[in-house]
Amino acid sequence: MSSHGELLAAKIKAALETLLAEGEFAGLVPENIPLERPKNRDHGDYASSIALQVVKGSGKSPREIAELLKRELENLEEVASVEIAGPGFINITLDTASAADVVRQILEKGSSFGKGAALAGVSVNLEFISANPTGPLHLGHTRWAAVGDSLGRVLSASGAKVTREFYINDRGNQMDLFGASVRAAALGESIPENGYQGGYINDLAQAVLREYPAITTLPIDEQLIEFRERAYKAQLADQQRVLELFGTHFDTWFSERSLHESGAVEHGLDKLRVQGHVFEKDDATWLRTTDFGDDKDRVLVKSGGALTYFSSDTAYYINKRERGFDICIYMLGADHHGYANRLKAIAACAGDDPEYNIHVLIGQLVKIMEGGEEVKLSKRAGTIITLEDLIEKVGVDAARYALIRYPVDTPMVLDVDVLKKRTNENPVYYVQYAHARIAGVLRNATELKVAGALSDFDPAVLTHDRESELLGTLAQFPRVLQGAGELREPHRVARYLEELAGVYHRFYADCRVLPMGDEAPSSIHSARVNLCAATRQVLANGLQLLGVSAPERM
RNA sequence: GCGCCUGUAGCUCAGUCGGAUAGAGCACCCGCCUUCUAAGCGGGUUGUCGCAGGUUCGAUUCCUGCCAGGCGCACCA
Repeated sequence: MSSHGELLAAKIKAALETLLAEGEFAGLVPENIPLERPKNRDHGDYASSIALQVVKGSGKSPREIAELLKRELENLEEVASVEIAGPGFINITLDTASAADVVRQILEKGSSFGKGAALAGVSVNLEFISANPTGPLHLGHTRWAAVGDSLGRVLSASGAKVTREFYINDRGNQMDLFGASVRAAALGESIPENGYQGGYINDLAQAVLREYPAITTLPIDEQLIEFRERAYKAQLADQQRVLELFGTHFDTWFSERSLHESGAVEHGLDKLRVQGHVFEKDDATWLRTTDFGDDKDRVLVKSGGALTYFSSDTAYYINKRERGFDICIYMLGADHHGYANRLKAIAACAGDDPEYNIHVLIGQLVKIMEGGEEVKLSKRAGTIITLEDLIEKVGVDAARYALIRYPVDTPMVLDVDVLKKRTNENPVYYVQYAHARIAGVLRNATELKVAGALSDFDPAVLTHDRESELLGTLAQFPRVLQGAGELREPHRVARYLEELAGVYHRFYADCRVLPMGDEAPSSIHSARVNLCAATRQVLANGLQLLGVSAPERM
């Protein structure tokens, strides 16, 4: 919450305690004082419904209590006026100069304005995408590529130490099938049953042949291994290349194989045994996840002695915790939502708090429209849309922004035709345009020699309705950012930026920033230039959190 | 059958801690560029917030049931 909000909430709380002590009324003071930025400008800069809440058993009416609080609040230097409305809402209007102080704060803090410390000292492991290295990243991965990256930025801005991690599923039958498919393509043989196909398999096959022409002379089992390993390496490198192109950087690429090779799986099993949730049945080894809300127990070691994929999951979680992560965030697609409970159960079985140490986000699926109809994805028919295709079609900024601006539990439709448009239908441009527009004004201000230094800033002259609206919106940024971090919802940042851009555009339409003609620059011009600079800074800070560029010109 | 998600304007969707007249874009109509970027701004029209109960001074928001749609319920990876 902004500093004014904190100040007012604290003041109300103190006033209530005083009134209670003086016996003005009976009751309890709530821990959190409700304080909101009213939607309606007539309701002031801040509004509180506190009087309606403490009224029960107090022996007074809400309006009477509001009246008592009003007297206290009016004494504050930062407060211009206090009105009581309706059943007992307290509407507070800030003093102009005080409201404009946010401009000074923004310009002094610069790119760090908005950041908080709610997660200071907390180490977070953010795992997302985690695709098989058996093909290009496709539409199903794009949502997390954007949202996961942005969430990482948002959590960092709340003070957390964030590690973005990509779990490479490089072990198991699928890898062998992948290798065999590439080999078959290289030799012109038919693809094995349920194997991988598509142009990229042929490309990989040709690449392997170029790299190692003698591969076909090896014994067949060695060939299969060589094809698998070389194709794996090439495909992984391709995923990494595309993600960097998309602006999504991972700190750790964690191989499932390495988990087995390092003995982490055995170690994980030992740890779970110690915790007492492992049992043997039907010649297999199980984890009793039903102790913690899963709908059935899960097999760790199959009756033949082979390890299940689930055993990797458990070992991986334990490994993460032993690497020092306090919170492990998993971002899964809706088609894997059944995993949420068992992942939480893993944490509980390992002796952790599933409400704190592990957090599973479920993202609903993304559909894509082009030419007015849904593009049906089918690997068999070869109509897979890759992340790279999407970037080529609409660009990184439009793609990232569109993917981030919706909450992940909403199924979303990406309309390629809309994302190519440069209109309000495509909000990324609306926000970026506001930034570019301000950048232009600031360039002109320098040319016209308008005093734009903070020392020339007189906050008291910003009295226009559009100005106070803009000031109020700017002041909300830290709170929005905090909420986005707490709720793991980066879309809130995008929605806020749209609102801020709208407020700025309206300000711009109504308030002339620079001197006209041969008019001499005055304090109002300086104040507005500073207001513009502050707005530009907040737009830039927000766009940075989304991984979207903030252009100087458009 | 069980579980998760969704249901808000004609369309696509916002709406954390319950608040005062439920918002935005698109679509439709009408205005605004001889001075700071019109990728913009203003005005007009649009709602049983899926349905029914409950809690509350107050419910789109919380609880229960129902209806509709999406997705899952492996000793697969």
